[in-house]
Amino acid sequence: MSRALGLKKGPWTPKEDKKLIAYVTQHGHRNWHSLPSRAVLRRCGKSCRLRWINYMIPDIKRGNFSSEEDHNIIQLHALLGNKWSTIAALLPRRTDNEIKNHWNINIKKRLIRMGIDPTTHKPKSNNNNDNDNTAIKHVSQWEHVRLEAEARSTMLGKTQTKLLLSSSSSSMLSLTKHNNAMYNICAIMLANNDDSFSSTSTLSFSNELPCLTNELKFGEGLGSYESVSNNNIMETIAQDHVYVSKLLQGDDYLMVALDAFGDSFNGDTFMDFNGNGMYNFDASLAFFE
DNA sequence: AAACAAGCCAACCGCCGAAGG
DNA sequence: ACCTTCGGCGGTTGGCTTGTT
Repeated sequence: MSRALGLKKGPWTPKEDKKLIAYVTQHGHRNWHSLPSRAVLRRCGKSCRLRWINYMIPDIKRGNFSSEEDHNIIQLHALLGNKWSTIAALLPRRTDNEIKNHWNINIKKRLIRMGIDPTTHKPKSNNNNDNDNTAIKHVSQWEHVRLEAEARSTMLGKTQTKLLLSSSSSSMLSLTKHNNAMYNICAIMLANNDDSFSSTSTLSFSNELPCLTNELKFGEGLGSYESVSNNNIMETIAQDHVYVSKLLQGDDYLMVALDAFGDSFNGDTFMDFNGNGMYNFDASLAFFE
């Protein structure tokens, strides 16, 4: 189709970039399909969109990833799987394409070298039977969290309604994105409470989530979620950790949640593989100082 | 210096879901 | 209810760069 219309493919020239920037800056990009003809570009709308998103958006960050970014990507991938757009939304100024490339080229290989399965985020075993189902598992786990968050949102009414309910709509975010990630992870943990909220629902509810305000901050590297004001976060999480420890065996949701923080769970300790070698530490101490 | 391999990344492709007619 | 269009996503690839023999 594109060839039939004489549309250009391949790398963008500086001239084309200029045209695209000039047009989008002046008119916005409400309709990518019609943009090429309006901007006098021999490209398809998709190509223009991709070029804009990945390279033209102002303030976009290019170049090497920091070790902190690497670690955050690993944590988020453990939780979300190959949801690159969602991961990108949680990493300021990085694009999904760049994160995806970085994962495939660098992080994935590094994990493999370290004997970690990049898909499951667990030490590699000889049994590969689980691998086929892992991607599906990630999706269902995330979907479970999303539904859980939505249900909670409804349950909690108007006081806490703006959660990360959509993986792609950043406009819904009112809290910081990092806080939403944290919130969802808490939702995973609490979803495993035995107390049922509704007899007709497959979801289960505990009394309440940790107070989700801007007191939660995502800081530097592992164990960086911290409580910085007087609320029940630390207490709740500390309790959850004890509670979690009891539930861990065979509990996939918790494994994912814990993987997202500690990368791999082994008994009562977490093993970190953030590139500085492997070591053990206590989860509660590591996460919340 | 040349040939080949591996690494890397920008861009394309195909699919899916939402929106609108 | 069905069809079409469009935006968005994740997987994949083509080609350039860098490293190795």
